Amino acid sequence: MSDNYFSKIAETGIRPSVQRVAVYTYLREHPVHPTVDMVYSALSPVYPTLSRTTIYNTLKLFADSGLVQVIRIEDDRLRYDADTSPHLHFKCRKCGNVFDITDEETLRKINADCIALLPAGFSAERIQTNIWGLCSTCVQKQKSAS
Amino acid sequence: MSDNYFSKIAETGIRPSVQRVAVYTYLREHPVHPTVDMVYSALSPVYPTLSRTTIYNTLKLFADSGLVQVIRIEDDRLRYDADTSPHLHFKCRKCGNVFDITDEETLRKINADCIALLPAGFSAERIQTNIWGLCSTCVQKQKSAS
DNA sequence: TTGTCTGCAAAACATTTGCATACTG
DNA sequence: CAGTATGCAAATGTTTTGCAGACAA
Repeated sequence: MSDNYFSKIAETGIRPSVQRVAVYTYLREHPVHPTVDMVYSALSPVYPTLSRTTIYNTLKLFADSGLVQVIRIEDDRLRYDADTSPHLHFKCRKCGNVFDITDEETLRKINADCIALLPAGFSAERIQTNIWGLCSTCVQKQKSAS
Repeated sequence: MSDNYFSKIAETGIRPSVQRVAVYTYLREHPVHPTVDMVYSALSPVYPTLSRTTIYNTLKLFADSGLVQVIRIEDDRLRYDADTSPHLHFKCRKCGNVFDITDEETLRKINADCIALLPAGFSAERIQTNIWGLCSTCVQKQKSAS
């Protein structure tokens, strides 16, 4: 498993150091779209010398190489996602969780529809859709409270 | 014109102070999706006592009331848009400009398609699509350079 | 006059940078 | 050995907060 990640990093042309494999593995195995700090808090006990700077360096490197995507769904910090297939994100304003909304076929079509709206000559490289609202659990809670 | 904005703010239940009208007017008349600092730099010469804090307060107030929308298209700062009709944003990675992509009918449909993908019980309140790439001008420049 | 709004100064964070040390091929 | 990666400490830049004075109903 981890070996897979090692190869995946190497294939991207990035030297798969212990730290980098650890970060990528964490992202893969905890698809909660973590922030830098969440990654650091999780890995720090396992790799006591690990520094936040390395997490920043690593995630930026991964993002620039297209290995992970940066999710801009918060007002004050970035989140990261190792799943780069077409999917959109939903953030519940009550519990704060970020959910993946996946339906690859439909989303490919939606993305194509969006890109079709661009003026002539524009070239799209990346597209991201975010939805904010209440998740079903929080909708339930709100109902039973009132 | 400015009077319109005064009423528009008042209708939202917000007291239309001089500063607030100035900020809203600026957003309306300069649809470049400015950052806090851009608004401050533009208005500061006209209202010498104006402070950044007030711009922050005002834009947050407006955003919470739905009078403006927050655009999360940069990595390190927020942008604001007084146009709340369905439209998406395109950021050119070379010149840095943010363009509006508008086609209200199509976009209403696209948004509906996205929301249809949400799991049962989820309730959507806000949706935002961003595209990154190169604008036609920068594509041209790149071509003629090579 | 009473509550709200403004704006200064300081604080709080997230992120970046400089640089010395530690790896790794 | 040479070049790259790591991580500490300090800097940067955006946004928030505390608070006192100004303003408006």
